[in-house]
Amino acid sequence: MEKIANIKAIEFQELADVNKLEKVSFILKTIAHPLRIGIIGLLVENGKMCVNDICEKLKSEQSLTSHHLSNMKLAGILGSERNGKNIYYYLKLTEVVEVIQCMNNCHLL
Amino acid sequence: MEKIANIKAIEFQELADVNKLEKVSFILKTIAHPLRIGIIGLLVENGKMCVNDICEKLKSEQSLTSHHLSNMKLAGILGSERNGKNIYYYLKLTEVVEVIQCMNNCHLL
DNA sequence: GTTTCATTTGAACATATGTTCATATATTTG
DNA sequence: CAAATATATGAACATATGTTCAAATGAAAC
Repeated sequence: MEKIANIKAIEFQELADVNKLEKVSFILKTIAHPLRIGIIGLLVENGKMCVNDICEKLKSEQSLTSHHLSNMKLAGILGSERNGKNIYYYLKLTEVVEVIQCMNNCHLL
Repeated sequence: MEKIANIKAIEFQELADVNKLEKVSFILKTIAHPLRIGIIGLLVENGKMCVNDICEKLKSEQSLTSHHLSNMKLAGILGSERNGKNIYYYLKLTEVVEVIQCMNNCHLL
């Protein structure tokens, strides 16, 4: 067996924790969109934000933003709670931040 | 500022190396498909493989497999070289393996 | 040079995802 | 309860992605 990409080509099953890969893949697949990255960023910074504020900050359309928010909520990445007229969204899936951190700490990339 | 996902909610720009995120996101978005994962796995194990062998191992249709291979090649993830009748594919983007490794080493997930 | 084998290619189709627009719902305010 | 505000929803459309099939290419064998 030869070397591939600076690591020995061991069995893939040993190399890859398929569970983790699928988790990360799902997360990144879901948030890999400029508007969604923007939303995640705001929520990481501010904890909770209502739709209107998100739209203003990102200069994004209300309806489109709402669609993206509910998609990410459906995917389990965001949560929401109503407070009066406003609905506040927040990061629910903690792994999202962990993936971001993990990528940053990764010395390989 | 409150704690989110066990880390302090610092500025997102500091938290996230956007370059890395985009790289990883691109890679995982591209390979996040059962057949493609299978192909990557085979190539990590074996270094180089021709289309026919890949199809046999994965019990996948020849044409479909070929489409996926050429897509991944277009994306820069795979490379190929002809040897007689056969065309051999191999992992070209080393970051693919690095992402996999990085995920595994990541103690957060 | 015709046949065979390995692979690619492209058209057609199916499905998923993103976007826009107009309308609906829920809450507060007067 | 009517008006205003905040947000969601659904239909229509656009675009991207995955799949299938039939036909085309390119190299080797006869």
